[in-house]
Amino acid sequence: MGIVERKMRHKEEIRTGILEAAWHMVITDGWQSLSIRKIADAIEYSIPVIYNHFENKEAILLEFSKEGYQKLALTLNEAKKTVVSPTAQLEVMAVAYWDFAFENKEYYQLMFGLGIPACEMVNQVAEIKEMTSTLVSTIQEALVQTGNREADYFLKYHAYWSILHGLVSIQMIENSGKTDAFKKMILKDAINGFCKSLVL
Amino acid sequence: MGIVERKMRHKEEIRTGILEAAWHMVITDGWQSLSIRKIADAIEYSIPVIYNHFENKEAILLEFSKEGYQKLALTLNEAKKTVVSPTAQLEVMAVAYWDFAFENKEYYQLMFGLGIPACEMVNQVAEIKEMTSTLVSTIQEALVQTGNREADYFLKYHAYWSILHGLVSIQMIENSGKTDAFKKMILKDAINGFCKSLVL
DNA sequence: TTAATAAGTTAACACCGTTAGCAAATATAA
DNA sequence: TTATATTTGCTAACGGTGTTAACTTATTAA
Repeated sequence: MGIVERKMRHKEEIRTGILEAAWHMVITDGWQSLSIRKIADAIEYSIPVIYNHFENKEAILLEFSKEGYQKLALTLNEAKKTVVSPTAQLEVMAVAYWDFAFENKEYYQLMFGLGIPACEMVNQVAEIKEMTSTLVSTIQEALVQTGNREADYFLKYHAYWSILHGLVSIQMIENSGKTDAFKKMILKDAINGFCKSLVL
Repeated sequence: MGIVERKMRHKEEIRTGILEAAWHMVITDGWQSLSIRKIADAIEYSIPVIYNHFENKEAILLEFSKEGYQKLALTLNEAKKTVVSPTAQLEVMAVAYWDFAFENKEYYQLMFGLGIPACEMVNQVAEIKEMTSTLVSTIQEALVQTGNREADYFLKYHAYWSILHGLVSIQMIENSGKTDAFKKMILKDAINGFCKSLVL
């Protein structure tokens, strides 16, 4: 007599119902507008029912974040399989990573906290140009000095800034037990590699 | 008779009062907990007064974001002055950028939308390790293949991931008019440079 | 002194996450 | 089968949030 099974199945149905409703809201209106109340409305249950399945709103978001990391891991593994040489693997994995991010913006933004209001109006902020112009000019000077007239300065500027921002934000969210000195070694090494890529 | 001047001064006082109160709240409790009501309470004016100076809450955050970019621009410019060689400048600017980010976490998080709840619990997410292990192993294989036993794989893995994440997030928030093909060229070029740095 | 303008207030609207307390349906034990 | 216990779900509230309409009180100009 699968009574207990039926109950568990029912409970699971509600759980997936919550996640499906939540996800639908996330992809239509962005995860900023996700609300417990609207989920309750969508699944046609009262609000406290949701708290029987998830401790709080954050737990629901974390669920999607985990899903995102799993999907990304899968994507990277599949990309890796397509070639044998490790450096070639690093290349196809990079493209796969990139494609994943833009084909699953909602996941990626959730995983790394992008897509915040203050972050969306970055385009209209003139103050950014003041900063980037310093970067651009230095890159240009470096290219001139190293005699590399082949390289696209705009391309290199983006790479430079991205390396910096990437290192900082990964380090900020990761909070690993590494020392500051070690963290800075990562930075120095990466910049060193970048500067070498300017020379050729 | 500087009556109009006095009034303007008074108005300006309120405006800076709002910003000071807001900033105090940001650095003490994080910018997530910034609230119009609490600002009003702090400056001892009623709530609608704030809306005479800022269109909405977002506008206040944007103000700080702008400030952050200005401060960063200043920091980078000053760092640049300390050395003459462009590549050396790129190095000191990188360190300056890094230091700015960690000495002004509130600014940096505001500027790039980090510090979100879902992003803070990244450490406790086992699913991340599943992904990073793929990256780590490939890096290790690449180092073995290129015969580079000097390089620290952990260091290189961080650099690799950071380049990817940095490129993606800068691209996501920047939303420049560049074509997808051009954006991907930036990616390819950066990864190429990284792979070269593995060889030596 | 009176009319017009500016400054600042109260009070509400429409949301939000979260939880205490209660009712009804179900399952277990006598 | 009846009585007790437990799960399940509900209503209603608490304490927040951003934002705005409507009103009152100063201040200025005529």
